[in-house]
Amino acid sequence: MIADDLRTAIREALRAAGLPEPPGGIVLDVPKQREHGDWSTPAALALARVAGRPPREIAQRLQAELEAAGVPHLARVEVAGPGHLNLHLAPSWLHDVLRAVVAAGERYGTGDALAGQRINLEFVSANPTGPLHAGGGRWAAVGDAIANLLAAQGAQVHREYYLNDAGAQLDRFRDSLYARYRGEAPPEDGYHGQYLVEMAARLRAERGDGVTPDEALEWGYRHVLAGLEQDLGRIGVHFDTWFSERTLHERGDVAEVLALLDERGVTYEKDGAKWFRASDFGDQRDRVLVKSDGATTYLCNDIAYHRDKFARGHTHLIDIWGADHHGQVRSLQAGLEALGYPPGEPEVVLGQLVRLVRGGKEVRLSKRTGDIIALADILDEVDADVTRMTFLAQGIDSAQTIDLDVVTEQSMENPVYYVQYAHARIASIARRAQEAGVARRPVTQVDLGLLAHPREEELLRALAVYPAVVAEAATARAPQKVTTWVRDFARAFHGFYRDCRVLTGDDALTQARLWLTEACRVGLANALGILGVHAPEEMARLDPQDEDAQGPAPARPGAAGAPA
RNA sequence: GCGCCCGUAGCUCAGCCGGACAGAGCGGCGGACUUCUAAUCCGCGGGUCGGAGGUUCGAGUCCUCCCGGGCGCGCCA
Repeated sequence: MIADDLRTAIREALRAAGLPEPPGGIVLDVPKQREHGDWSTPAALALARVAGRPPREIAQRLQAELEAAGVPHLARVEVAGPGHLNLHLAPSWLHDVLRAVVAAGERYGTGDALAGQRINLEFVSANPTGPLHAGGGRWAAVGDAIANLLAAQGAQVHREYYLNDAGAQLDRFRDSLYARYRGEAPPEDGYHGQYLVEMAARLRAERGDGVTPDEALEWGYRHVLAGLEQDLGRIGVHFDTWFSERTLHERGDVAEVLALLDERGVTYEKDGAKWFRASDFGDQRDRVLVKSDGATTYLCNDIAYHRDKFARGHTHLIDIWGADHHGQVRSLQAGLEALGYPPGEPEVVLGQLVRLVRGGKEVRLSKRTGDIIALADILDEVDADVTRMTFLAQGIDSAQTIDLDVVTEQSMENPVYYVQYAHARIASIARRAQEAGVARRPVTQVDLGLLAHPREEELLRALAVYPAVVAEAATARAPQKVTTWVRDFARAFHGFYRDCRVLTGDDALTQARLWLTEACRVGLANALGILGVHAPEEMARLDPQDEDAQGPAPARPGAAGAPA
């Protein structure tokens, strides 16, 4: 990649000038303003302190070295402002970008930074006591996209869903379902949601009378599980493993972990319970592993669970949790460290919660109290791509507010269509070319120098940066960086489409632009692939009538003054 | 009280490891379809980057404090 070549060139220029590398390494930026060159480095500014010389003087030394070095594509180096080194490249570098994109195809934007790693990524893991609620969709979309990002960096990624199917909550679920089955109200601390009424009715319809509480539980649990899998499948999320907590108990994993911790001398008895010296491992205080009633705690089971993930051969564990669980991170990490695993495992990605608003008021969600907005409810009204893109448009460090009225009623305005339309336009051009009998000649026989329009350069610049965007997004566990890129790229493409006709009477220009659009297709499709959003070949024409219906009312008999 | 996260344009949000005049979408105003799908494009207007200090040649980005908001601080899961 050109950035690597330039970095190398700068490194050599530094050596030739007898200067050390800047403390933070050699930074290469794409300047916000075109006049500041194709690439820019603040290396001289960073070096001023250590070298004890004015930044501009250092910049001038580097400028001279770079100009003398004959770096490919490098046309001009200028020293600007306080000591920025601006690199102006010949247009030929963009042609290399195009060739690199089409040569790599589906692999364009991938890297090998995580090659050899086997990463276990656990996400969603909502309790199997009811349908997945709308907020859970955020973790599904984010987790799946992060999995795609890690895979794009060469990791072998295992998607996992943890089913808490062994604790007291399943008892409550059983009792609640059974109560509904008998036409009674659920227990005070049970699940009061309407969905259990419906589930109970179905249970009765399928099994009739005489179902025992435990039979109701098994039936209901399987029913819920199938629902979860189906809902997640609707937004394109599939798990490699649905891990049952029951396994840990049945197999004796939990007992084994307790024995191991005892062996390491990090447990003690107090008040009839068994405690873990978590505070010795950075936790705020010690934690209970076995309650005085003999049952193990959630933490204890979770330590056993994560130990199993390592036992299955994963080299790194990542959990995506809602921010309401952030208090448990240290305890779990302490437990694994006590067992001898590296500090910081599992890595926990905390996501802030989703707020749902309808009719201008916040909708509180709880399976226990009953008011649920299920992911499925949203998917019944909104395209799965819109749903995913909505969840992936924002960083997970901030709480997301989703206005159900906006999402469901104005989905046409969602940016996902803007992006998909760009892809459809590319596909449409390809179809038109085929109809006209125009085929792309080998790229080596095409004069890419004809791609000199600012719009064309803008597209190639965006494509050039794409691999770095993916790498950053993977490192930061931040899929919204890809969303941002894809929107910017779509904007650039729409501008190009408007200003530069691809299929023209000029054969050489047509060839060059066909290759450019092919490169755009590759970049767009790859980015959408990471987001898990479809890249359609065509999009239905919007009916102008529908458009009007959304806007100011057209003249209609009797419509004047009528309430909306 | 302690911990984590957030506070950027009227609204919803981008802004990497600090770099050169702060961005997008929506909304507002005004333009562009005999041309590869106008779910598009172009232009205009709109910001004390919550506040105060500090570090730095340089801070929306780092540090401290304050204000405002969200979420946690169980022998619950």
